[in-house]
Amino acid sequence: MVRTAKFSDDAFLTAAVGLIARGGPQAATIAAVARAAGAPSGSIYHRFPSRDALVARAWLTVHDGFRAAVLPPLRRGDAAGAAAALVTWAAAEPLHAAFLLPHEPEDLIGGSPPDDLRQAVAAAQEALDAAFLGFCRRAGATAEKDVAFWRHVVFDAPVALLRPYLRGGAPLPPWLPGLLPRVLPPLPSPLPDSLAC
Amino acid sequence: MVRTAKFSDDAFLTAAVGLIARGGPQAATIAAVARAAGAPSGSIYHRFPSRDALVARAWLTVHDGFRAAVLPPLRRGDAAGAAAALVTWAAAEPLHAAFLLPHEPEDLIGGSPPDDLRQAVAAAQEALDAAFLGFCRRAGATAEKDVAFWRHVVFDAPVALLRPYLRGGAPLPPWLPGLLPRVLPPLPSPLPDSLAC
DNA sequence: GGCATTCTAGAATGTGCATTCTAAATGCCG
DNA sequence: CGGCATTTAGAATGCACATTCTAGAATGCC
Repeated sequence: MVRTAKFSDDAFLTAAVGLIARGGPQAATIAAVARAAGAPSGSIYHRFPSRDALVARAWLTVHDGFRAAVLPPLRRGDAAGAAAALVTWAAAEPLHAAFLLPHEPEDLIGGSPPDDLRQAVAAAQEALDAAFLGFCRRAGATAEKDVAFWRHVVFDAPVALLRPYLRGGAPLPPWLPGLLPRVLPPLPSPLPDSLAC
Repeated sequence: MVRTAKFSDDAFLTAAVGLIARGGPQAATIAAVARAAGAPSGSIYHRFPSRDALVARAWLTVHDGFRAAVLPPLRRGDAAGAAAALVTWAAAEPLHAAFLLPHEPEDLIGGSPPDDLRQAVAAAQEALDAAFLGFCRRAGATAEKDVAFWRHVVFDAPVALLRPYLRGGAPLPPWLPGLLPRVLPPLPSPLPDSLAC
């Protein structure tokens, strides 16, 4: 190291997450990220090989936090707990939630991130999906239709509940977490511990 | 009229809907719409003043069909019926559903459609929202939280159920409509006819 | 202090796309 | 048949943005 960096990787990642949370994927232009971080646009390319790489790394960071919140209850076989954990995480990290939840990865990350990042994103998705499918298997849901039911309960219903309030990354209404149990269908009680993973 | 038109408005509107249904908002470039319709790109501008105007008119057309499906049960005070009608409409018109449901109008239509179209879009949204709020009032839901509950039941839960299958505009799995009652929370029975609108 | 290295700073380049422009073709009206 | 408004057809333009390039500045090591 010869010259100390004035801007950190994190400054750009945080700026990109905030811009996308507030303005959608196309709000994170290189110029906008640089402006938000107070840096010249060229500096970003000393840290990230491309815009796609920047956004992919931001996605990985945010998704890590999301997974850490949702995986434990899922592994315990507690679907309602996983749904609740998703909402709690979103309330605690509204910007992260507004970045991650309303967008498919392919809408955020363009066609050509570097191969290692593309694989890391796929691996992160598969890790979560594997845990979810493991839960389904232990819950006796094997038919496609039953897996779809649980996917809705654990992921899609909570995200749908949050969605109208995620735009802009504003704080969520305080009553929102309390609404989750009311919108979920009746569920069998959590699996016994013997089926935890 | 002196020369007969070889391409109709509808050809371009249909092409735009199909492209967005299959590839998202940014798939409907002027060149792509023209190619899909078999026309030169310039011809589009004899029909539509701008890309935003084209997409806005497509949105209005599709939204009309959507509203026609959902409004009657909503006016009858039948929330579960409205949710079911939404899913039935999506199954009957998968391309329209994949165009309309996963995207906010502002994600489809850029910043500057002509004023009349902007107002028409707002009016269409308000017509549906007014009917929905009327339903809420008659159902005794006045608190913001209660309105959010019904919005989830009528719109967000069905859309969330469809969402994973909408990408690409492929036909929906035949068992999907049957899953809707299983994912909705228990609801009070439909309002008596005396409260219909 | 001189120097290699890595950074900041922002201008230059190239690409993709919406929009506009020019030319040629078409078919109804008189 | 000939005039002409309207359309096809596609090339030219302009803009926004990702990426690259050039210049200069900072810092640790000798």
